[in-house]
Amino acid sequence: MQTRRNFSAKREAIYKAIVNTNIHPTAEWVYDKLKPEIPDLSLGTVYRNITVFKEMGIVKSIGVYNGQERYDWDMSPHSHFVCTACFKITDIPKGRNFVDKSMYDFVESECNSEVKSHSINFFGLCSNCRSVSNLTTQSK
Amino acid sequence: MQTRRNFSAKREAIYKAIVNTNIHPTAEWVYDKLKPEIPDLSLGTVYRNITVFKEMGIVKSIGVYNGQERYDWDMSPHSHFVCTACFKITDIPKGRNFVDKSMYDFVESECNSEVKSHSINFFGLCSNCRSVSNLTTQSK
DNA sequence: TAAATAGTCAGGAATAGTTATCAATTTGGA
DNA sequence: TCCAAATTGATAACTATTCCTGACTATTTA
Repeated sequence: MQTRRNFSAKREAIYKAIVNTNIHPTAEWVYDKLKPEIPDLSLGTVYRNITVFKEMGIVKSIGVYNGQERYDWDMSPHSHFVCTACFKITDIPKGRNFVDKSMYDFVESECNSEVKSHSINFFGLCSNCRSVSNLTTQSK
Repeated sequence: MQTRRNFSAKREAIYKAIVNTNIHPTAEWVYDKLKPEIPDLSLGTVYRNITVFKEMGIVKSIGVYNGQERYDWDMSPHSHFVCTACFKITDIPKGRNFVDKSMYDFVESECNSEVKSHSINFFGLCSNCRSVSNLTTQSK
């Protein structure tokens, strides 16, 4: 009988660290977070396990920002807001369909392709960075 | 009198290489393309000049795919289709507004942020990679 | 014209994020 | 218990990008 393979303790910890945050972390953030409680954790293990999660379809990449890949445990379709100053990434509440099936059809026919997914990102300043830029009065 | 500063020969060549293609090239592609005609060109020069173009607002980054940043000379808002097999990037013809101002308002109020731009990407297999995957009959 | 100065440019070294290698250890099943 | 497969830490390797430093070019001054 095919038994479900359990996660190793470290794999479990890495997965939980990702699931228990909504900051869309980097691999390094996960490493830094777990290192105190798991002193013999190595950064390579974090990268290796994130790759495993992606292959399993329980974690996805939402892009590279500021040189580091960001991950998301929420596999349901939703959009993100990316702050271009501090690179904080915020989920945009669902309930608004920016893109529907007819747009997939449009892209498929225009590009003669097979569309499987899409992503929508909004860029700008988060509330925090906005007030900072107000303080400094720099019209960047 | 403030005269318009001309591009250096190399800067000019780099810019022309980007403008004269619609493949949304990487820095390395530009380097490989120009190297035969400009033997003493260095890859660092390509990166540096692309940064200049971005600051001037005549070239933009459209994201990092397969570990390499992709650039676009077309500054007008439009979406892209990205092949997840060969990473070919195709412009999606304009004339379809996926996102309008009301959506910016929605995101701004939901995230308490200041939205300045957005990007929409569609992912899937391009016509070429689609036929390849048909041949191998792999239901990957 | 020549010297002094300032600004621009480019090659190559250095850096940072990520991946690959490998020996050692752990795990799960028979 | 035994074995094969999976997992791991340490570290080297790799690759995209940035930084450093010297060379070059234009400008100013006399």
